[in-house]
Amino acid sequence: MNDLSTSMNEPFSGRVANTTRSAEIAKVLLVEILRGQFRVGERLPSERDLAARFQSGRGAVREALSQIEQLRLIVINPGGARIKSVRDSSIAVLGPLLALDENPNAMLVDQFLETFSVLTQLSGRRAIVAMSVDQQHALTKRLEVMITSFTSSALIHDELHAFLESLGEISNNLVVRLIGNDLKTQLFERMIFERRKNDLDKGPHLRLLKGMKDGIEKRNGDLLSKALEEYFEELRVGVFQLLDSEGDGKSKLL
Amino acid sequence: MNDLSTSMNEPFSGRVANTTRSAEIAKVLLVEILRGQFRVGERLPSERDLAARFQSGRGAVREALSQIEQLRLIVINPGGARIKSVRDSSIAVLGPLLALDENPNAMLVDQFLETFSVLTQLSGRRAIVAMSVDQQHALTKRLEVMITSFTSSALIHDELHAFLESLGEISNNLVVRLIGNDLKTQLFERMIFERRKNDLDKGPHLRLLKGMKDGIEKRNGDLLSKALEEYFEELRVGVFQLLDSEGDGKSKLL
DNA sequence: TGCCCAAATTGGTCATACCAAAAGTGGTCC
DNA sequence: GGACCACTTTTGGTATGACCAATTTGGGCA
Repeated sequence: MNDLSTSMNEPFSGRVANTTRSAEIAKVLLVEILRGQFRVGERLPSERDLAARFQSGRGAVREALSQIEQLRLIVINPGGARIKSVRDSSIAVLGPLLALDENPNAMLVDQFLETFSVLTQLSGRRAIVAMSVDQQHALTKRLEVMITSFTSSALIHDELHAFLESLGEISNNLVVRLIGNDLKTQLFERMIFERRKNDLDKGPHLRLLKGMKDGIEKRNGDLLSKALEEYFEELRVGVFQLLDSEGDGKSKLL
Repeated sequence: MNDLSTSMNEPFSGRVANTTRSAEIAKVLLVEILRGQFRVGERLPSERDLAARFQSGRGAVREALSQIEQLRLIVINPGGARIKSVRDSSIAVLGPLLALDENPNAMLVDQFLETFSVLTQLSGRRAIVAMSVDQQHALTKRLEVMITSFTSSALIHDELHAFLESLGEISNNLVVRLIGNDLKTQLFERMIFERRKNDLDKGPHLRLLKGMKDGIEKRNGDLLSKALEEYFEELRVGVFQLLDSEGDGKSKLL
């Protein structure tokens, strides 16, 4: 249970870290905290001890702890840094939480998709009422192109993503956008979408595209929302089954 | 445009800072960035310059910049720290964003409430399907008590908040919970709810309580969601009118 | 004019030192 | 024996100074 933080200390390669020492330390400590190696309320080792353990300066350790504190996983005050409950922390821990095991927790991914679905629906509804007629036509056209020139599932995925981005842009809800930023950075750092690309066949995609086209043409938020909801629903089922079968029954509830 | 960071340097009072130097610096820089005093892509002053400006050590400045970088408002590289777009940052900037002016931006608060509404509805729906019969009875009873012993609007607000917390607890969606944590900490730091307490009369509250009771008794997620949606809708209207009239027409779009 | 190299700048990191607040320790008093 | 209090140690908060590596900058050369 000592340093050996990462495999960074390759003796031969002159490879530069490309990441700061504090980020490395924060990552290691973060994983240890999320794995529950400290009880809530327990004191973290002192900065000096941590510096000794990681063979680094106290400044680097302080920066690392400061970052973890921003996640609301610990509170630092004179006397020591104490562990807080993951349940009270920031959404920014979602990424590290998903990356704890080689296979991301199926239930957590499911909850993520469910939440993402709801926020996307909100974006869509707002976009419906906010879009200009020009935008309406442009969006419709894009959907038509996607529907007709429907080739591979992977290709459509990128276009679909871009389309949803456009909806978010039009909807103009900064709060949703910021939350979306967090969720995406949490997931894109780890790679979970890759395996998703090929999971769904054309059916759900086509239904989604047509449903969105219908909703946008009629300026009907309910239609658009419903199409998104059903798409994400199918996506969730597929992803959950995949992950749940991979995961060896460990449903590490938090 | 110099130091005078806060009014902390009161000459007489022996008042301790109660906050770290890095947090102060981060706060000042954060406000300057959010106010748009730096263009996107522009370089921030060097750590040494900032240390000189704030009359502090470089370590404190580094911690502050590290915190701001976690918000994804800047990127720090050898050569300098560069400004990024607020639109790509973290939800954690919402609080500072709302606190920029003495009166929080009406549109932003409205977007917040809209988002919060959607997430709360999701929590409610999940809770409906997840709750045990015991929980169902307990929740119903709590609502009945709140409905009958309905006194002041302010009092009911706290109980209502606790009730929604319970729903979130039962719904057991960690992602939503974490997002909720962020949203709450963003808003509770600043005080916006205070003025809200007295804005709504009994009508909306009663409708919400009865609607939730109906939905929970019948295990009908749609009913519960609808009650929440309508409540937040009325809340949004009231808050928006209040803030929009206070704000002197400055709809600082981001 | 455009390319290239050297100098200055900048972040990354460490070591050391000092202070104030908290935590831990032990003794005293009831 | 237990509660309270003063003292010592530990711990975070901060500043200074120094060195390295990478970037940026600016000037000189082709």
